[in-house]
Amino acid sequence: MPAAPALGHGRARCTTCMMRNICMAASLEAGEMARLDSVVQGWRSVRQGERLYRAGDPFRSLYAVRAGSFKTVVAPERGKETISGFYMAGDSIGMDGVCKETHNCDAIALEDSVVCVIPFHLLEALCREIKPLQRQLHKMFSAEIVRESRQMMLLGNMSAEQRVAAFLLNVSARYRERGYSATSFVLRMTREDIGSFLGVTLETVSRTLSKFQQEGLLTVQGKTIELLNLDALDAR
Amino acid sequence: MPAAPALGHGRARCTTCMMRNICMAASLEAGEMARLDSVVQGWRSVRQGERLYRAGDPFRSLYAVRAGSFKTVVAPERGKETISGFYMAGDSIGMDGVCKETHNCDAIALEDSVVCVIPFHLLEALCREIKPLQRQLHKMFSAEIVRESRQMMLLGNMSAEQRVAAFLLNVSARYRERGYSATSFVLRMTREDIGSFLGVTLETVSRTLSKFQQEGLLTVQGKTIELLNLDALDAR
DNA sequence: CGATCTGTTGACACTGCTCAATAGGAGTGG
DNA sequence: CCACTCCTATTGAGCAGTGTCAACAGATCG
Repeated sequence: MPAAPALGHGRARCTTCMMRNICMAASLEAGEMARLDSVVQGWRSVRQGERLYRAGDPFRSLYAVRAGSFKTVVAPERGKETISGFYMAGDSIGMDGVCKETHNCDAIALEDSVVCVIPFHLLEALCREIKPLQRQLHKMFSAEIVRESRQMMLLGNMSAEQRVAAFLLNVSARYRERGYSATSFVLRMTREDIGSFLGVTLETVSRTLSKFQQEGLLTVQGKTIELLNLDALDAR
Repeated sequence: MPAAPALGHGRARCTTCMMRNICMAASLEAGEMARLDSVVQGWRSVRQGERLYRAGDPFRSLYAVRAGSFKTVVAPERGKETISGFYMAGDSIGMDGVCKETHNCDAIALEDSVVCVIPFHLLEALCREIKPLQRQLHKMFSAEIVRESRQMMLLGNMSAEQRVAAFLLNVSARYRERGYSATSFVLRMTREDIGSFLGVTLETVSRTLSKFQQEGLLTVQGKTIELLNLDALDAR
């Protein structure tokens, strides 16, 4: 059956969402949050490996990750595709689509995931009424710019070891923000994904992790990581 | 004399500005453009080598480059500083400052330049009233995100030759957009700046330009470039 | 017109890529 | 539940593209 995208029709309930403090709803008062709720079209489930959207698709909505995680993949006309970001619950994706009203990358679920669908024209309308929401949206745009310029620094200047260390610390910090362990977690992406994101080969990622393990900075077992010495990683 | 920043006090006159079609005013009607004019605080001159703002400065305004050009420099706690972008007349800078209300990089004039100063809280207020302006601001944010993700692709995947070729073609296209020659121009930045932006050393930039010249793709004389074969450059 | 900054070119070293072989894990169907 | 397959990860060896260091030339600016 060529099913329509699975959309939840229950109300989004930002007010009870675990992610409300790091999501679009951050800094809104209860009444405002309810109005944001009302423009959220619903939820959409995306199975592992499925695409939430593809490069070239018309842009209509932003998506807030409610559960699960995604990677975004940019594919140039010629040349290899590259992973431009990893996103977990509480992050928003799709902002790259605004400027040409067309998505600029593929968003692929790294595990079975759920997103809130936020039609952009409704969000814009609401931002014209609710100043804190407008400010929050602008901050989210800006934060994405800053995140990317950090990544550019990483890609332009840092050694393979530094890149892997920075990546692990970044993942660690994001788990911590979300209330999970900062030192013990399971990576949802492959070595190839990590390598693509960091601008190195998957072999280099693997070797570097092994080396860090030998040096006692962490333990690796496949996708399971335990960080043993955050400071030493940071000193790379 | 510890002069206050040089602010022009004449009205900004978007309506007569050469850059109105690629700037924030793009897609506005005359009446709307006049209202944008009214929130532009004025002009500020920045001499070559001077900073428009520094990382850590409180964020208050966006800046539209009216004449001249800038580079933005990100300096991490540890490690080398990196050039994250080059901006010419018609481009806007400062959007990285919104998310933490603090500028995230230094913006340095590559030549004597003039910018329009646009206080952000006034711009936001106007965006709540003028839908096309709101949309344009969102597009500018998004375009910056897309530009950076292209740069990440370049830094992550491409060889030194490809990076230099892509850089030249990008500069070329931007001159063309602005009505200047796409094949003959003067670079305003040093080899070191280019290298930093492209994630290679200045020597590699220099060598690559020499190689392209030997192959008949272009001629170089210091900062003066003439592109002889855009297609061949693109084929790198 | 000297001092300093910027650009060019060469020689060499080293990081990280390529290619290759092997092992471990996850999912599938009998 | 096991056997099979496919995907992912690990590790090794050799090489190539860039970085590093150095010398010099050419611009630019006071």
